[in-house]
Amino acid sequence: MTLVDRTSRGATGGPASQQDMRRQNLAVVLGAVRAHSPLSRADVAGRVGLTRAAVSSLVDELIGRGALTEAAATASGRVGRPGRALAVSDRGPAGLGLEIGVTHLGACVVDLRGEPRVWRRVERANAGRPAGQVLAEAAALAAEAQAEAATLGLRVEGRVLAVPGVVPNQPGGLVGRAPNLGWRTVRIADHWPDPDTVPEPENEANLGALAEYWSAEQAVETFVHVSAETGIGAALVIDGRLFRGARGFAGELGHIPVHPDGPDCACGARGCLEQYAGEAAVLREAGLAQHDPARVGDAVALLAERAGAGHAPTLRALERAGRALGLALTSAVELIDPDGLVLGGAYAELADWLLPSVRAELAARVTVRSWPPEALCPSALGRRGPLLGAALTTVRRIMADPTLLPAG
Amino acid sequence: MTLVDRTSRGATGGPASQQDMRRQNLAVVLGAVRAHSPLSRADVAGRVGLTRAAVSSLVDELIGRGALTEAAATASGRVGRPGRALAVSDRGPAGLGLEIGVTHLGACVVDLRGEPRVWRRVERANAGRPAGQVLAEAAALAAEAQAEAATLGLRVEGRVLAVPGVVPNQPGGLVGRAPNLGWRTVRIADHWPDPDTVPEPENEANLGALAEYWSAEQAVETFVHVSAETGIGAALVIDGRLFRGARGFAGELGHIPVHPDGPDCACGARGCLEQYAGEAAVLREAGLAQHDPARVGDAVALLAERAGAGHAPTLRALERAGRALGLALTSAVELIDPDGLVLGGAYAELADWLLPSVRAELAARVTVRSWPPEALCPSALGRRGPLLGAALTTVRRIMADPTLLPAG
DNA sequence: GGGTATTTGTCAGGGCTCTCAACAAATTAG
DNA sequence: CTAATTTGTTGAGAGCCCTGACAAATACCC
Repeated sequence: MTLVDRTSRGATGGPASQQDMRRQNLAVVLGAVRAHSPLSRADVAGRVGLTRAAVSSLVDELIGRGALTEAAATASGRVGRPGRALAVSDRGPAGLGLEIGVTHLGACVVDLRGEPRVWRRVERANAGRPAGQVLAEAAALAAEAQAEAATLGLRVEGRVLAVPGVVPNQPGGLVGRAPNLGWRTVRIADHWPDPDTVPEPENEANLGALAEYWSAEQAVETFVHVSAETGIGAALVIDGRLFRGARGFAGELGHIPVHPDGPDCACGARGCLEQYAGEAAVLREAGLAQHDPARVGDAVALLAERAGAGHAPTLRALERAGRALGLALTSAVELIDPDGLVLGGAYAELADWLLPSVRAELAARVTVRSWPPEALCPSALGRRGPLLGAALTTVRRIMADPTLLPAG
Repeated sequence: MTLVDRTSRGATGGPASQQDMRRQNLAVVLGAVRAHSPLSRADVAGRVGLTRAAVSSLVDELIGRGALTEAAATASGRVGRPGRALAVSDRGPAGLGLEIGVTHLGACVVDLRGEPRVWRRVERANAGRPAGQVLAEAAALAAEAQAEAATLGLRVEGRVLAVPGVVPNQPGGLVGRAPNLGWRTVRIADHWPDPDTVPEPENEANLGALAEYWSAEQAVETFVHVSAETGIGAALVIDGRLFRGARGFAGELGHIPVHPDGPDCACGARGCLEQYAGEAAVLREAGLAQHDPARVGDAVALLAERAGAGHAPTLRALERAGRALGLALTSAVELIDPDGLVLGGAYAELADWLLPSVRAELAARVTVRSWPPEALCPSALGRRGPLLGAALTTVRRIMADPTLLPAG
């Protein structure tokens, strides 16, 4: 019940109040303007099915809260009094996103329209450093980003931190385990300099998937977003909401059995996807095994470089990984029947060499329904996804409940 | 947007009205009484967070619509005026369920409490018969059941028909394909004698899963319900709602690749689960291949009989099927992280021999999280699930929106 | 250029539904 | 039998949306 739709259960649970009604209608109006701006009050009314009077009241409130702005009158060319164009504000509430990666820190500020307005990224070797140090630097970067946003007229209304680790379902701002950073149950608030700006942590892969969903041209409501950072994980977006599973372990693609009698996996099972498409396995197969495990980003770049140069063992390794990935994704498609599959994280950068074999495997195995090859695509956002998703989380929340904003 | 929560999208779509608020609060009150009856108005108010005045008004309406009844005063023993006990009515609105199986027809009527009050099942060899004939007989059975329900004071408010076939996502009362019946795109309304009592078709496996969910003591909100009738299918219940997938093909467990290089499957792929745990495969492996494919029910009974008698090839075949099933379910658990796995349909009847190997496979392969063996269990309802689920669909709808009932 | 038609945004009145506060009814405790 | 307690109902009030009316602002037409 903390972040990104952990409030999904609410609907059937409690009673509805007039405030809930108002909240929803504010969100509906705001959403309509976001999706189809510029729109006049009358346009909104006609589109969402409220009266002009009601929309007027709702728009007034949204303007008061800084979510909407009134632009100049539009020269529509049509007969009748011209409507005053409404647009989602680009100068008021904003979301701050932070990211702690193995080799970098990131911060960004996104306005209510979803546009990134401030973007900072600094290289830092964070693996193994004390969490307090890393978080202090992240806080400094956050402060800089927020200050820069302020010069643009943006007011940060929420802060979310993308981390490459497990974030338990419970609230409390805990990061359970982040092996690549060497973290183990870190409570963000305990190390954050300013108690007023403590961000909420969230898993970076989940945020990457949500960013993809949130910034897509036409929203695909149900898709699987695969990313390989530490292990191989998949974020499941189902009907537009992140699905975490009953205990928060959904999307463990890496331990799907691909070849039941295959090599032993660290998890105790055999033939897991990770043994074929995990970073270590691909490096080994490509003959590049002796690699410093802390410098993850480099390994991917190295693979891409070798593959681009036509290095045969690397190409073979990636082709093999792609086939295994295709097998695991076949299971996902058969089970979930998603609208799309997105390759994110490291896979996005290796997509040129992975896609053919993944697609071939899917084409050969998914036969019950039609499975268009375009339904599998590399992430449009690439590495920027998690940070963008972190910032968009706040925006998304506000769009879903504009009363979170202080009344004007 | 027709049956069983095809209306899930609604929340974010349209604006909320006062009627929606009333609807939800009626549902909340009705749900509270259902879950904890007997409850007084004051109890309900305290439990759901509405005032006694509001609850009083809501209860009056629910009584007027026949959903609630007022029992005699309870001798509570506590000080103060005793509350009047409320209970979900057992004499008013009811749901009619129908089922067309390969070897039988079924009808039942369930009251608002969810209790089956009328239950009819007749043996009929339906495979290959004209759909019109079968549906005419089903209609007759439905009429009988409804008449019997009327003598109990029950008024049928909705009709749902469980069919062993594909039911497309669109409305219109179509059955796409039902191979075991030999049906191909049948429009129920075209063959139903009385246009006033045409039932809505729904896939029997989905209904079985919903019945399991709906009649469980403590509701498990996210689970996978496996059933093997024609092929091997899984119904996914996610956060209490049936998940159909983007195109309605979710849960195709039967074509998950279990052994990627295994035998060819009719679907065009290789090593699908169906080649190991499908009925035909198990019969073949058990040395019972020469079996009339139309008489499906008998095959399962035959297997159970042989296994019970200790027939070694049958036991081996079931053990092998269980291992393959465990492999496929490992993928499901890794991806979806459900709270439970339910073996329904034919698997429920063979659970004694399947469970050990399925559990062993899951225990060996699902290691990232804890996976309690009890989370895998045979269906509590067995063969009765689909019919019960068909009838409960109407009840469930009414519970979610009591204004569907005519006002008193 | 002026009148008319058309569309927009707002306002007042009314209905619905909840909350709050008060009260009669029904019971237990003493 | 009285006091205390709890229940269910009632009336006043607030919030929100809808209806209908109206001023404002534009295009069209003569």
